[in-house]
Amino acid sequence: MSDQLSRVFAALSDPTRRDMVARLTGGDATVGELAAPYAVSMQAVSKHLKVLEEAGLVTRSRDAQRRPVHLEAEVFDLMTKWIERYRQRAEERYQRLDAVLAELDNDEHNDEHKQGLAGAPEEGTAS
Amino acid sequence: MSDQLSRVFAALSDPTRRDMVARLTGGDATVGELAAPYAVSMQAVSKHLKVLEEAGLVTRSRDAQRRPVHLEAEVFDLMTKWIERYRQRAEERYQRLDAVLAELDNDEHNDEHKQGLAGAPEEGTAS
DNA sequence: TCTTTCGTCAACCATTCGGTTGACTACGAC
DNA sequence: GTCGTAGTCAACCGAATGGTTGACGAAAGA
Repeated sequence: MSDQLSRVFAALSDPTRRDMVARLTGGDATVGELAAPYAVSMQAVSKHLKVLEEAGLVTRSRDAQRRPVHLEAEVFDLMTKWIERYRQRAEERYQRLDAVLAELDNDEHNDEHKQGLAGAPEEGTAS
Repeated sequence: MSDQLSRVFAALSDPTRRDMVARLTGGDATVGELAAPYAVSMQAVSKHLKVLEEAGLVTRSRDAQRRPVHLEAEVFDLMTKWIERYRQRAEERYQRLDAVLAELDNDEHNDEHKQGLAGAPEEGTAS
């Protein structure tokens, strides 16, 4: 798994964890409160929380024997940035399609329409 | 895994697959072209593509014995919507924090500061 | 002190995942 | 027809995942 972006995506690939995150946008909650709606043991919920925590999506403090869970919304930015970067590129290319087609028409004598490995991929690896 | 949102997140939780998506923003590519930069077999790449395809992130056509891979950027919107929905809620709550604190001060006689199950979670389940 | 509540840790289990190798199909070229 | 190229399918393997149960720790209340 290694990098944070992978961990964040993986964490949100589980519906239960997504639901927890959703509910945490309404305010901090204890493990018991979070576990209540689901038909699974508290241990399972505890594991889910560990996954969310390791992805940096939540933090946990201490209140007597309670462990309140707090959502760290900033991590969303990591995903949003990644998504936006590549969506933009895809859309740009899509909008340039007519231009490309025209160019391809011109270049018909020159037969290398190489399109395969295009831009620099650059996996962000989080700054 | 079941729902599409889960499949999309899961698909992007792998660095290799994210890199493929990134490269596909530069234009369609064949399996061989996609496989080239990685130190894994073409079969492995084929599997990755199946995951991306089942998530709706790519589609594949037929060109003789070649199977060009095409990025479907619209699926990004699914994620973006989910993320934005809950980020907004989280930020709203954060900005309302002072108001909440004030209200909490007023409500001190009334001792139900219930915060646990707050808003309606509503797992989108893709329309 | 004893008990209850809230939560974690550890061990186990079935399933999924990312990778491999080997066999196979589909098409173009010779 | 035969060969080479592009790709998939199937079986297998080790590691990770999501769940369970059971035991334990830490703090509040009796």
